[in-house]
Amino acid sequence: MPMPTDRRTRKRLATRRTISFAADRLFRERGFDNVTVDEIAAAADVGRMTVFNHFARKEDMFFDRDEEGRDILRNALRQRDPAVSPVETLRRLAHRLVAERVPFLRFTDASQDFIQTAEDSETLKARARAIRDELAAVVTAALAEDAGREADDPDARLAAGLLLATWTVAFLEAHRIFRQARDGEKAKAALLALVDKGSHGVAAAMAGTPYA
Amino acid sequence: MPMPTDRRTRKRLATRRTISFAADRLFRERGFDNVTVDEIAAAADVGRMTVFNHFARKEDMFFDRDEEGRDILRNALRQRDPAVSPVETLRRLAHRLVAERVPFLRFTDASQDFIQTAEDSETLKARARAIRDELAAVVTAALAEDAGREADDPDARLAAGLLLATWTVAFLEAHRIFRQARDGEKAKAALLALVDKGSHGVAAAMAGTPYA
DNA sequence: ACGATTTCTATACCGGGTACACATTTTGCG
DNA sequence: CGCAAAATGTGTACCCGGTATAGAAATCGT
Repeated sequence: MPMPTDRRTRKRLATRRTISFAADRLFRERGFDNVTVDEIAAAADVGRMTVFNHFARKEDMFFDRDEEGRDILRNALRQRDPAVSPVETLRRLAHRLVAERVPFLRFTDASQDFIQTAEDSETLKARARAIRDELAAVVTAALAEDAGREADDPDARLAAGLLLATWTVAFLEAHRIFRQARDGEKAKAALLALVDKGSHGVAAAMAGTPYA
Repeated sequence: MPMPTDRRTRKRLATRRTISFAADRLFRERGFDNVTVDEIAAAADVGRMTVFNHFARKEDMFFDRDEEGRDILRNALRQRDPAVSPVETLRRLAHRLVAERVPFLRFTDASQDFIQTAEDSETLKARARAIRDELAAVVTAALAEDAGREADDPDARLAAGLLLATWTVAFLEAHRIFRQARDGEKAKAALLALVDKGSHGVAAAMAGTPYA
């Protein structure tokens, strides 16, 4: 991430970070729904409109790096080994990401606090669902492109929907286990077991298509 | 649905219907997001607070009969033929519902207007996602109960998640086809083809569990 | 150094939703 | 019947997220 030479964008990024930090601190302290945008603005020492200038929705201050997920999935499919099917590529990606202890899959107390904060807010759960829908659209497009089919190919939609459902269930189950047992390895094992089960099912559903 | 003898509840249901009708008409005329609760109250000739007394959320005036879906799924699993697996039971349920031209699966211009209104509103799409989550929870619980496992059995969660994803993709794809081709039979065929594909995948994923 | 562009900010507003208080209606019961 | 209790309808006032707009201040290119 290169430091921009521009003073303007440098300052802009600075205030954005200030707002983001203030918001994160308040969210963790008191829960997402018990923090108002005015309080965040005050804590960051900026005007209320400045907050909305940087973040269209209040939830965007919480889910900040949601574009990374899109890029990871897209790139994994773009750069896949032609000998490995798309579904299998994504299954292996999940294993790799868990091994690399990527954010969200770290299973430490700190990262789980973050997830717990999200689970405790109806607003954030709604936003998480919307983000998953966007991810499904990305996967659909990437799969269709990979197979040289139309962007809205029904099979691609089904595969993407099944995969997202698998990852969601696996992720939440792993979180549940970690919260209860405080055992990161156990959580990861459960996550990967569910991903493998789901991937196997998706492959079966996609038999006869280019996606399996 | 027996007519309640109670005058109180009879009146209550009457005003509820009045509100619901007024809301539906306005939603169809101008789209969900272009109708305010005040306008609905005025159209139904009741106070604003009365509206919120009957419908906790504005979206609830649109998605009214969402409890029926829950009951249908629960009952289908409770009364299933022991010789037919849960997943196969639900696959056959889908076929039966389509054949019975149940609401939502009628594929007539009128019912598709309803769906289109929902598709055109970000608010309603969000609510639809939430309802699907609740349905997944119901299916999870019903599957687990059927198998005599704990209510939060991870396999049941995965099966429910995969099934809901399948139905959602199939439903939306059928809607898309109907909107484009105005051919109800073609839409139904596409829906059932995707349900069959998805169900086959779920069965594969659930191999070795009581759900397949 | 100056005009154009961008960022920040205040003010005013909209709309969904809640809290609360109060009137009215209905019901159950002595 | 008559009356207390419970439930329903409704007005008022408020909170909060989000938008529109217009102006002030900082930054940039030349």
